[in-house]
Amino acid sequence: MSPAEHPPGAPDARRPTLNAVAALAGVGRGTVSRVINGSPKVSDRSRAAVERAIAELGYVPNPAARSLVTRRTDSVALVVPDAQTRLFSEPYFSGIIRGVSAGLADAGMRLLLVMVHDAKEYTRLAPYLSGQRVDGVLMVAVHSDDTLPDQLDALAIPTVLAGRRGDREPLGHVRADNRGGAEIAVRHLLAGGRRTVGTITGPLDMEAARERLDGYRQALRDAGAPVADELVANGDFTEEGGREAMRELLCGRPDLDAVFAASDVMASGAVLELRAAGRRVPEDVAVVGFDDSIVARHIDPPLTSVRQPLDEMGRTMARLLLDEIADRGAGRHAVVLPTRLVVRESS
Amino acid sequence: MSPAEHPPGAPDARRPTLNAVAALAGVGRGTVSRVINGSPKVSDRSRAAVERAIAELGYVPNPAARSLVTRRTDSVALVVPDAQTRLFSEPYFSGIIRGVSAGLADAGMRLLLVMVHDAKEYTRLAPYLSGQRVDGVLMVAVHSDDTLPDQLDALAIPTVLAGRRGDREPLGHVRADNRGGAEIAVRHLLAGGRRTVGTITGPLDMEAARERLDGYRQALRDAGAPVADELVANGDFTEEGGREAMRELLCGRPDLDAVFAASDVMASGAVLELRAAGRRVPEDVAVVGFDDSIVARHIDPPLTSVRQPLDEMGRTMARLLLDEIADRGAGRHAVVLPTRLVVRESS
DNA sequence: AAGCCGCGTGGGAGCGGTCCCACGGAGTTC
DNA sequence: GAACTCCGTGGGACCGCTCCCACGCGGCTT
Repeated sequence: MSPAEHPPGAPDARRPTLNAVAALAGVGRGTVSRVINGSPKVSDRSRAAVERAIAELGYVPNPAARSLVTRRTDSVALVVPDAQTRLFSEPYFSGIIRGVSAGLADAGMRLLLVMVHDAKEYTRLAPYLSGQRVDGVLMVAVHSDDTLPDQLDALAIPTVLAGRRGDREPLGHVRADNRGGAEIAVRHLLAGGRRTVGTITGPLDMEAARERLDGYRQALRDAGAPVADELVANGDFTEEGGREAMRELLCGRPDLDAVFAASDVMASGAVLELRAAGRRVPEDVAVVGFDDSIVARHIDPPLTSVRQPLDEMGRTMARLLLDEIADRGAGRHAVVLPTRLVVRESS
Repeated sequence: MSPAEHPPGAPDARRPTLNAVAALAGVGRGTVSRVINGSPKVSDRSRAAVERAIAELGYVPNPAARSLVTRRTDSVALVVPDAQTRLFSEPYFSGIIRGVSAGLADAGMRLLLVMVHDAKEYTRLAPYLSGQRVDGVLMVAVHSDDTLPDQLDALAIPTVLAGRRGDREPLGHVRADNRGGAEIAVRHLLAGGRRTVGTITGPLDMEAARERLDGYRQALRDAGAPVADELVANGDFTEEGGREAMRELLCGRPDLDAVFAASDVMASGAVLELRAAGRRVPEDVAVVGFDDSIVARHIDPPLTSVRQPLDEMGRTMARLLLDEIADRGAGRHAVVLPTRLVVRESS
């Protein structure tokens, strides 16, 4: 079929180029390029000839050659702090990644996974990402004092965050309605006849944790219930932190009959502590978590929890980023997606 | 400092090229290239001048330009079947990814995350990956009848698998000592005085599931215990599958006093079923799982489980792949890493 | 003194695309 | 029928690197 154009034993059969396609189709390189990029300025005849040649040769464009001239790489980086990699095993990450991946794939974009292993590496991340020449960056688990997003912004790299750093977040970001979710959770507890509802917060240097605390307070205020300081204990999103916070709450308010924890993992620690203290869940103390993570279904009793639309959050992040890449400024929106309460046996 | 080389309002400040570095350092392009790539054939004088120029300009090589000529992309793809994305939320994936990421980062390689959303997409994956021109591919959760690895191999794309498809796997792969892990688990149960040990298998079209079953049988044989058919029930790595398998076991052998489940998730289903049947864990029936996943710590009672060295598995996969990329054939090894039993309260 | 070696070096020739300019021919318009 | 469109087209000029060839030059031999 094909003449011996290269030595028989050539180890790496050279792949067909745009030039080869043009020659086979009997057109110029420009025309082939137009067909590939869906330009309308091509006659039906030429288009058909080119498409046939592409199919015959099994031609696939070389991304490197393309990006050399277009100055785009058609790829975006997802930055995952490794310290939080525990989170990686939470449905939170996997759900978001899934949505992101789907959203990017639809647009023909590639996803580069960048895990950051230590703090020193983190400080070099902006130049690194800039060197990789990704078209954009997605970040998760951003702390309030994190300046990496600003550095990226200064380098003119489109950036979208999962969650915001504060209430004046300049960058595009997507978050769940943490406040609303917390409100629903607490209202649910109150509606179940609970009178003394405590809360275990997340680390308050994360906006999501603050929002959940705000929602808790709001729900109590709406119900005309007092918001006592000793009903609030700080956790750090870990199980042990949840246990300690629960101990603190029980100590301050032995009359507690419900707890809203800002994460399932902390809720699970709280349940352990309650049991150790001889309280039954949910008879004596009702517990509600946040995230609807895998542990929620598996702990005893199964945990009522607030669920976030993770897949949609990921897709929305992808969309915002693509918008921002296409048109600087177009993706700088704050998107809030609704949460929903999944009621199980712990409340 | 620098003269106005481009219009003041230029939106996208052009980045310095190798040419600019050469000019500033007063050397030729070739010399700069040699310095960057660590060639020894450069005088100390030149090297110092080039390094100074690079630092001054903040030069970073353009990966696209480089890979256009080297025909390498310095990136590898990690293929994750989305159907298994549930697994993604297991420590299994996150642990492996973490190791892979660390191993690749050390070698300056990038990690492309490719999630496959449906079966149709899966059939197009080989050409897609070939089109992306990744230097290699890592695959997880490979079924025995999966031909994608062979397709990649035929396309001369270095490929390394997590787990093998059968006992004659031609490709490089890394796996935990599933058989040994299962043996330890069952021996542990027997050592605890259990007499009638059943097992809940994974889907037997996966080699890992078969190996764990083999280990179970081996341990029983070694102890001189009979390996009865009604002591083996098939699950599918899901919780519901675990429940059903447990039901089947209890029905066939009401005298059962221990179960080894080939995954924690199935074990958790088994525990639920046991409780529903009025059996206490571990008093009446001891349970051991596999994976030491996040649910193992959180179910009630906390689950004894077999742990795999995930981080090391990931790192080893990266290493094999890098070897294979550097030297075709050099990464086609079968690496088996040891497992270890984490004893908790369920046994 | 003439020849040879080998080291460090400069720079031409690509790699495989996109962009854009110029050009031929068919279809208007006056 | 000349002038003017407009549309599809071909191909030159890059994009920023690496590869490799050829060259100059100092130090050895003979």
